[in-house]
Amino acid sequence: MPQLNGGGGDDLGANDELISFKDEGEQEEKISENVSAERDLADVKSSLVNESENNSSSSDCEQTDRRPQPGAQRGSSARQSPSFAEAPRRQQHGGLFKTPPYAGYPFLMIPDLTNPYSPGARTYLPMKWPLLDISGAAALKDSRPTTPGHAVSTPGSYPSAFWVVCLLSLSFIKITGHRGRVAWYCLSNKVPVVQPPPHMHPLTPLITYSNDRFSPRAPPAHLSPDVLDPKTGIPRTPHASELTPYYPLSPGAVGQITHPLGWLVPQQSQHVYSIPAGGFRTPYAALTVSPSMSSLVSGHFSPHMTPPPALRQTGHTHPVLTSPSIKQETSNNDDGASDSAHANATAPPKEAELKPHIKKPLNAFMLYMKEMRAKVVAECTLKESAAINQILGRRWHSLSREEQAKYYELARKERQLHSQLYPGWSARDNYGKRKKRKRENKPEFKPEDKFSPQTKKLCVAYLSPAETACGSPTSSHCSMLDSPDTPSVALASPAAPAPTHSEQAQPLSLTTKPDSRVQHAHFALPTKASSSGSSPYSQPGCSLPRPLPLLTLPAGLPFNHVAVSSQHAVQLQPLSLVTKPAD
DNA sequence: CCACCTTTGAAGTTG
DNA sequence: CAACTTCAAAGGTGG
Repeated sequence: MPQLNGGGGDDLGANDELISFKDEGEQEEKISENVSAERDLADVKSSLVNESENNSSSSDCEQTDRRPQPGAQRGSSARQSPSFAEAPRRQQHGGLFKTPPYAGYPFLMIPDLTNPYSPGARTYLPMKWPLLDISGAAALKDSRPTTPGHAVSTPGSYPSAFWVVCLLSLSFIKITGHRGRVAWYCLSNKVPVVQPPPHMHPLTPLITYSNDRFSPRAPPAHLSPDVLDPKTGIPRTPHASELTPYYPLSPGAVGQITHPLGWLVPQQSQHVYSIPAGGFRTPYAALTVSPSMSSLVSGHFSPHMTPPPALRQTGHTHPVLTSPSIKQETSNNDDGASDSAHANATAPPKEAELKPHIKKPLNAFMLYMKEMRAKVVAECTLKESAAINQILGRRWHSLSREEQAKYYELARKERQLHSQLYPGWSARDNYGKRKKRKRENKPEFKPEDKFSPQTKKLCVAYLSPAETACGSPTSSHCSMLDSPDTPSVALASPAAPAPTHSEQAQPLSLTTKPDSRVQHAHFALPTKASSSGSSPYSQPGCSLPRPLPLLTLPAGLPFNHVAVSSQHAVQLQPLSLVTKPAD
């Protein structure tokens, strides 16, 4: 499998892929992000205050103009200063860390101290993510030793409250999962670390299942005492080669699908899919499960749940699809916890069964929001989601390409999984479920009104010196360029007033938010055909003067599947798209 | 109680 | 095929 740094195969990040159990990176990041958040907050507040009455003077352009200089991390940190987006990287470099080959699924490698054949600590313990271990979660939630039911305290058994405690002090939570898969959650940067085996099924990173997840069973082999480090007592995680090539997709192991983004989910998001049973709630975001997929787990605890009609009809035999834990959102159970408390809602369950509400898979930005919302909220007193979302939107644009790519990839996987889980589902099914009254007071501004309220969000100030120096507006704020899956979406986004071609041809320097999409249009020139809607990482635009990590990203993808390969292939020719003249 | 707000992206619908 | 619409999350706000 292609690897970024010639690591290749199991040699995942073999260079310096050690965990740095330190927080300095976090602190840096935190500081910078605090600054960023404060600035964002100030901007938003100011914006909110002024927006209604002053469309132009206090626009974000002005605001962003205020922040260019040193403190202008927000828009430009990813390129300009290592503070914001680079912080994690620096954190990693700060010690034993290494930038994961693929940011979305960073590899966390820790030296296998127990391996007698790797005295030089060049053998590393692969960790996987996202994997949830209920017991581990429970241990986090309640580290009291033994709750009858889970084997937290059972020696050599799953979890290891001990581990959790120990690792918590190291800013990492180890969550031991089924069959010894271990998930690490970094409390510092909230970046889960994962290392799927190179031969992993495309979906396996998203999947961890087992019917016996909670059943007291023999501990995973790697957690057996015999794999404990005799010196440290640290359970040794087997090398990738020791791990099951694929997650237990065997017929007998049909089980849960752990959401790939469980780590992204803030604690407060205990949605329909929240994991109901056995104290799966935990104060740690890493242990919560994204709504869209956590139901897969929750369903596990909801015996009454039945696979969606689509699944029942199609009779898929794929373990994922036959998983008993299928998300079953019902119209009457739409926003509540899926646990028993809401099980007996007032609405007739019959209807609910007939019309399960399957939510749309989250897109990249939604995933990002879920991850970052809590952070932003914590960093500021602002509670209003609208304002928070504005901040998040800006941050999203300020993300580096890699960062965004991470979310795009996660979103892609989520969609993929979603489509497999609900083959017959269509976004159309959800149309009308929300009686969203159409906005009537739609701002009537003309397309040429470049500084209308709607177009003021992003502007030149977002072009950091570094960006401008690039000579190409391919900077981070043209996030849609990074939309690997659907570059064309850039032209079809709701908030984007249909850009005219003339607009696209215009200089991009002063693009505002909707115009930023124009930028995409201009540079990416994405066409449905060229993007084919399924060419992740096609990187249509952005002929980056600076290194384009994303170009090599797929190579770093720990997933060895055709899709990725094809993506890679597509992605390797972004320039063709760029140079393609607009029709 | 529930739509609105606000964000981006994906997917659907419309012309 | 372009343009437009809807929905996904979130939670305070206001009708």
